[in-house]
Amino acid sequence: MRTVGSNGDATQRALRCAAIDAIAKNGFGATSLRDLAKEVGIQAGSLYNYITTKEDFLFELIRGNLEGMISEFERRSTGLTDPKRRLEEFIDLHLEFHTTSQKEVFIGNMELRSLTPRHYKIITDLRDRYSNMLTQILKDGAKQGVFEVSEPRITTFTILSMLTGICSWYRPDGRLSQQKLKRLHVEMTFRSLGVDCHEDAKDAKRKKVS
Amino acid sequence: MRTVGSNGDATQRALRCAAIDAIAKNGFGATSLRDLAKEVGIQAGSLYNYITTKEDFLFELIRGNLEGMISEFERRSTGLTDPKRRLEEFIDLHLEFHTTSQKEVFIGNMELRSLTPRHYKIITDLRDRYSNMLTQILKDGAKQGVFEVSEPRITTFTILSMLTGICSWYRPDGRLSQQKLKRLHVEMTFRSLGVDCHEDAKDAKRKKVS
Amino acid sequence: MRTVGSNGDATQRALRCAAIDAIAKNGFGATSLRDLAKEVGIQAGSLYNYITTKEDFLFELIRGNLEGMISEFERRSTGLTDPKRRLEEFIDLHLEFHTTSQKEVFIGNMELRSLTPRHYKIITDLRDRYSNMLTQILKDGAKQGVFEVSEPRITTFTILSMLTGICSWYRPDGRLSQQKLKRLHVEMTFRSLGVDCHEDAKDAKRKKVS
Amino acid sequence: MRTVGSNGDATQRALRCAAIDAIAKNGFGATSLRDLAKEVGIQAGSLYNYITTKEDFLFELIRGNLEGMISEFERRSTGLTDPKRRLEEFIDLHLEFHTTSQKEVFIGNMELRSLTPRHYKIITDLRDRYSNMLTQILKDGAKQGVFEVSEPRITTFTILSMLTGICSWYRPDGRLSQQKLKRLHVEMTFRSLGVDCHEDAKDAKRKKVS
DNA sequence: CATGAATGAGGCTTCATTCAT
DNA sequence: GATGAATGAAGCCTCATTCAT
Repeated sequence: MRTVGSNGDATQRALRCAAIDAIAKNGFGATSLRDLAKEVGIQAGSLYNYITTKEDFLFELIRGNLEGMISEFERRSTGLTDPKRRLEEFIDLHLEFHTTSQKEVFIGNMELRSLTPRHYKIITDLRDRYSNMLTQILKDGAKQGVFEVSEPRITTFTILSMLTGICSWYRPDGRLSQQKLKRLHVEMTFRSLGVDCHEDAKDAKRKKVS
Repeated sequence: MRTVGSNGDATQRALRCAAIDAIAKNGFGATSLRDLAKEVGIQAGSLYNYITTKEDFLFELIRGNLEGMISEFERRSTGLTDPKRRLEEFIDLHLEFHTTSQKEVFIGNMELRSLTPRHYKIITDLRDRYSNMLTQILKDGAKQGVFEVSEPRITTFTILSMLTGICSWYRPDGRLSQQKLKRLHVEMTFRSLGVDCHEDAKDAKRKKVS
Repeated sequence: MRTVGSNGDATQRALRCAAIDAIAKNGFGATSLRDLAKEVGIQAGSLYNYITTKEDFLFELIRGNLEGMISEFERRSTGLTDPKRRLEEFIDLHLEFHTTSQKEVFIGNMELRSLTPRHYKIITDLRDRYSNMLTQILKDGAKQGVFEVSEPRITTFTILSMLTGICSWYRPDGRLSQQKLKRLHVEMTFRSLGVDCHEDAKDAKRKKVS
Repeated sequence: MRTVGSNGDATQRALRCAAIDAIAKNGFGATSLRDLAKEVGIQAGSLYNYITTKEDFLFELIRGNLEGMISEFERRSTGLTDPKRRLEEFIDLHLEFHTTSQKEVFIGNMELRSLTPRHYKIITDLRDRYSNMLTQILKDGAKQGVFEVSEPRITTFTILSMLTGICSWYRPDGRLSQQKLKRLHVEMTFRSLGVDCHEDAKDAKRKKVS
């Protein structure tokens, strides 16, 4: 008994979904290709029409997400020079990814250890690139006297941690809207940098409108 | 044939260390009992004189740490009523554990999924107890008007995320002292709650002295 | 999407070449149809337009070569009655095949075990037919007193081994010409049968000329 | 149901025998560890109490045999200076191994391609060492005028091929004794080098007696 | 306490082959 | 003739765990 016809694309998508769900839930190591295959409805060996290696599959998953975050921020922040506006955009984007691509992001945070050394290097380089975008914002803001930051790199880590936690508990059907959650995170982040939030919020809105 | 005179306790301790190192580095799933045994200098089968199960070993490790954090905070915060003082104590303790017992804490954050459902429940209950201690502080502070917190549970998660990230990058031989790192974290946390830090810091010191 | 105009015959030939190269280099078992397909530039499934079975492909390869050797010797030795002349012709032909069709011959020696029992039988029968041609020469020579052979079958194996080794190390661009190599092998073979080579060589030349 | 008790050594030996038989019969690639395990009476995974890797197992098998041949010849030929005597000893030993350790030798000739590049290098180096022992004998004999050898390396290959073929067809219960077979091979080899065998045989015997 | 031999389950991966399109 | 998706079997190997000694 064999499923006939070219299910290629459908299988591909189903596989990706199944993998993301399973890995986010049970971890990469605890997710077996056999289980994924069963979920998708094909034999385990047939997975190799879609992946080259289990580890490589994970790598591409994580890389795609990270590159998406980086390029999207570059796109959105083009032309923005005000550190506060840039920071707000960064937070916006970060939360968007961490709620919309919640599982992918979660995997990207948890499963780096499952990567080949070579792949691990590539991913951590990308992560560095990403975090350095935030660091640059902080440094710019500090130079302009709008952020109180004595240790930009440490503060980068601290803020990223704060903004990333959401992917561990966010539920799309939760009590608070994404909008509300964003506002809370923006508020805390800005305050933690010594920025008067109420004024800042007004500023931001004014600029968005204009 | 093995080292004469080596007794059980030493092996026990060596095992614990080896396990923590290996699990923190490679993950629980990727850490094999055989590797641990080799590290400790015994055969794999002999491990079962020290553990009942691989999973149970992990469970005890995580539980011990969590209970330590909880009871230690209870001990230290006994008698403290001022929310700001309690929060500072909480941050102090949290960072202490996250730098001193860095690997254990890291494992406790990463490997919950490797636990039996029953064990998982116990651990998450403890984690809730721990996080609720912070939530209570925030609520008290909000009621007293010293913290700006509209969503205490969300803020709890956010702050915990911020304070926890350190266990991912802290190096005992790093540039910044634990003391300095604590100060940075306290500062950001208090600011994020709308507390003027400079005043607060003076307050805290005054109270500690008195 | 593939090269337009590439017709079946070209693919067929390319496949044969690729297979011979790969099997000679890595062995039949270690040569996958996928690899061959890639080498030829088609999909694995498309190979079945050219072969019926991997094993059958090997069988035909080996059989074709063996039958070629047998029929060619029958052709060349027709009319030759002198055992020494026949033996020289046999050696000539054997070496020609073992240098010119080096890989095919090598495969034929190494991969018999990969054949189906039925095919194995057919091939070993052909091999017996081939080796018996040599045995007959030896027996004739012994009866006529020109070869010293007490155990014709054993001697057959011994000589065949000696003459066959060349396909394991021969390089077309080696220091010694095929001509020179042939002479060396003829010399050793004849000597090993107790024939004075120098006289024999002269004999042979004389007869060739006439 | 589990076989209890320390069967270690017995299992080890049984494994080696089973492996040699199976590999010699079906080839290394076609011999599965599962089959070997079944033959030995344990689970496939338990084989790894005795081997580190399937390929490594093959490597050690081949290496052991080759090193045995080399060291044994060095032992036996110590003190022998006469090329003819040395050659006779070489042939003796070679045939002894090729009949007594017939399957191991056969494997060593057939399965080099199944080795890791690293292991392959080690083995071919050993094989070179072995063949060079013969080459040296031939060169010495040529210098002393007792062997007619114009191309010592080629002649080495030719003779080795001739002497090695026996492992493909020898049967311990065959019509001819090992003694008789040795005599035939010695005779052919010597003759092929232009040595009058009858005299030589006498020589050899005389020297053995003395 | 420790060993060493074993289990049994399961993991990733490869492969020859088939077949609808 | 070719593709691409699929099968199903099998292969090597690892691992937590057990238990007689």
